[in-house]
Amino acid sequence: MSKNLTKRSVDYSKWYNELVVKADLAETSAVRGCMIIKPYGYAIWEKMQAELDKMFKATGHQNAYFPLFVPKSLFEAEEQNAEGFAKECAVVTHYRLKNNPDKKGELMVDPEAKLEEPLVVRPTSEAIIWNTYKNWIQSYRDLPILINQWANVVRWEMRTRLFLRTAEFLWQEGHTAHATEQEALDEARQMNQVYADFVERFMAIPVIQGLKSPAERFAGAVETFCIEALMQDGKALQAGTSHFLGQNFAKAFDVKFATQSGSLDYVWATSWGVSTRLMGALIMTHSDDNGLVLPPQLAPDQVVIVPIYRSEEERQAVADKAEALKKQLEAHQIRVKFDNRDNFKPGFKFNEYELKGVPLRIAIGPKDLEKQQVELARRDTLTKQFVAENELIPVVVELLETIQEALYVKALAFREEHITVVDDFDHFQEVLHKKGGFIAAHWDGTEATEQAIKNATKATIRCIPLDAPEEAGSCVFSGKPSTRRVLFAKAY
RNA sequence: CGGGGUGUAGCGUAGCCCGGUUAUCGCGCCUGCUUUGGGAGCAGGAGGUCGCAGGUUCGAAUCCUGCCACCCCGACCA
Repeated sequence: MSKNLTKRSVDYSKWYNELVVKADLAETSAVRGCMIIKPYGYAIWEKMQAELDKMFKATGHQNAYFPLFVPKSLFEAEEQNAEGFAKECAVVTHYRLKNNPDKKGELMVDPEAKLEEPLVVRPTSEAIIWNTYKNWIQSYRDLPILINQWANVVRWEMRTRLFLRTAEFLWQEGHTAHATEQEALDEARQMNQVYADFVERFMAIPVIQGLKSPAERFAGAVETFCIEALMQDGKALQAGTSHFLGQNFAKAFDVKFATQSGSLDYVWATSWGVSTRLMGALIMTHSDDNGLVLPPQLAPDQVVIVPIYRSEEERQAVADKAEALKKQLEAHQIRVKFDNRDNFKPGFKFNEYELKGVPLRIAIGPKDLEKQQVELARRDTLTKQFVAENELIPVVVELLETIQEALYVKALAFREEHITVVDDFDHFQEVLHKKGGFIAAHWDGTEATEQAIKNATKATIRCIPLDAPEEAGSCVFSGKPSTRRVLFAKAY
């Protein structure tokens, strides 16, 4: 187990290999930059999906599914967007293999089977979805269209990082069409708020909502809202984005509608997404040297019961008690696992569930049966207490809530400690180098300055916080006037 | 694509510089007994194209050449 989890400059690939693979979360596959998500890890993703999906439905959205392949010509329609992704697209050019006549047992791409038009494996679905919306939208009565898709996308990055930037990843992408600019803007803001709520409440990760600078904005967007989180090593992670696309895509794909007053107008659009990158955020925010720490809301098993026994009679007696407690807990909608495997010792199991991040562990042995109690251990604090059987249910219910809250409070405290107000560039570099985290500094609003700071320090503008107060100042780099502070950080 | 590094059993590794018995050790796996309140102990056992191809040599994991894969740093990146 890596002992450097909470230090800065962590070698995360090692962390993942140690922690994630052993924790059964994921494994790198032979396919370049892709990952296998093992059952335990996928169960977490499913919890995330389920909660997000509820929130999408509650805000009036529906799910649909669009094709994986995007004809190159469609992809080209929105120039800025196409250019933004062109460098990282996987492209299908053939549709058949055949036996290699020169090498027995080997297959080759059949040169006869070349596609008329190459197919781009979607790096995102704006192109194919807007080409579809064109046929669905004629009148203001057809609006709004509020659709979400759960899918995989492929981005052939030069360099990948497990969870944070894999070549193929799972995500959801919402694509909406509206009759008015205001409605689309409201939608983009609303979904960014939904993301912030989900990440803070369920994942216990505090985020800062903000706007991206033009340089960091989504290709083809008019405005990009985002939620930014801070990892334990002081680097920032973009946890989700919501884009106000203006009429750019409608114009590119020629999506017009008849307005109520009878004129013809282009529709207003948004798109928004979060991905399996959030699982990386989860790990990098809460984990410690003993392994994962899962917030109770997302933990596939919230409570694990480990039996302790010597003889067969003891095993049976402990198992009966464990099963009974499991039923009682489950009656209160608590997810419980009773680990009755006979081929592992209790000590082994204790360590295993700490590695997996199960929030609460109950140990029951002969001594506990006698005293009508159980031993209850918290994953986040690694503390233990004895609890009388008849008080167990309320204690567990309360503790799960306490842990959820405690994780958030701890992460929030860490982040607040790592937002540093800076007014000159020497200090900027010093803070970045020695402390990390976010730097709140004035910026003159130009791309040239942002680029110059990036070149000098590797730090980028993570966001312009939505709640940033108006404050007269001068740019930390150029000295030119500025009206508010923005957040800089090194980012993943 | 540039710089650096690594490929030896399921995993992690020693050996390589300086060629020479049957390729080292740990974890894991199998069998048996004893164990079980924080990663069990003992005994026995199975498991190897030393990344691939070629070369040098009486002899190559070790030296040389080429290739491949992976990792790290950079460029790149919603």
